[in-house]
Amino acid sequence: MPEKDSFDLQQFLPYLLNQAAERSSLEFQQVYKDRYGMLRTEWRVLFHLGLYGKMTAGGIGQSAKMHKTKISRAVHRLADRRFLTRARDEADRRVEHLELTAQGRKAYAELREIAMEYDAALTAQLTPEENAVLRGALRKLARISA
Amino acid sequence: MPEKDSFDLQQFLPYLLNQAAERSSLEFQQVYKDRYGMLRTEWRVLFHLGLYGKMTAGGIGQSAKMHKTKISRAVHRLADRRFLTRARDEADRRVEHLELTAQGRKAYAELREIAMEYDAALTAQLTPEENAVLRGALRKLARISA
DNA sequence: ATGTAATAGTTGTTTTTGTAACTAACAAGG
DNA sequence: CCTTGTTAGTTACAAAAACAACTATTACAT
Repeated sequence: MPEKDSFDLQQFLPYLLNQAAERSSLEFQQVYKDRYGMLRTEWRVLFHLGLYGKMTAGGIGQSAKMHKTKISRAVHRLADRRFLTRARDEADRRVEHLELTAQGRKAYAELREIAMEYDAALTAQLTPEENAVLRGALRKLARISA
Repeated sequence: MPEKDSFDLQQFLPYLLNQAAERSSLEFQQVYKDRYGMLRTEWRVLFHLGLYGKMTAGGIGQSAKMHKTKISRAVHRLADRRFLTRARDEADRRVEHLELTAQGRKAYAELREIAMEYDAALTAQLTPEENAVLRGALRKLARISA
């Protein structure tokens, strides 16, 4: 494939980011998909609840930068499968507090283990310097504060 | 948001990659979407043809790691809008050679300009070291050779 | 009070994607 | 030649995502 002009697609950051993100997402997706028939939206909700405890749909949306309709549907599916419970806030009856059930926590614990192993496998492909710089740079680009 | 266990979602590489990729894709997408009503699959095809000249659908698929059905549909839409022409290979009548029209090349040139500016804006958010290491690491993770 | 706006979340409809099955053309062994 | 297998690309159908319009509730200014 001869290059014809000065632009290099393989160095174009959005393109590179997508290639890397797609590859790693797809590989990790196999786990929660095969194991629990879960979608990416669903594991994201599950992980937020598993990690931070009780949250509202809106809170998850802010943190995960997911649209509220995606969350609404993911919450529905997770509730159907008894992975979480929903409780209306009595002070403000618009908001719902979501919380994992025992079953949900079990799934989370299991997936978290696998996530950590998978992350370690990715990490192992890079040098320590690359790992540190990579994560920092990604956070800047994603504008994640903490 | 108090942390409850040792796992850190904000450091989990597939998650970080997705956040960064989504953000940058979305921003750049506005350009080709607003300007040409183009989808991401379409600009990828356009960029490949603009950059490498005549290619087949299969060749683009290999390089962009896109499924052939996505390419097939993107090529259709681009052909409908007269951005590219399709020519059967006479030696092997299964393959089609795709090539940008004048109009396609014009769109490519314009989008390439914007892509370079956008890449420069992203690059400016990072230190030179971060830029070098980031791109290298992403290529490793995406398993892009060259 | 009461009309207007804002917020939390849901639902409906349209696009886009994923998956699998398909057609057409070639290749290679008997 | 014919069967069997492979490859390029398309099409059909199902799953998921995007987008807009909606309900219910609260906030807030008159």
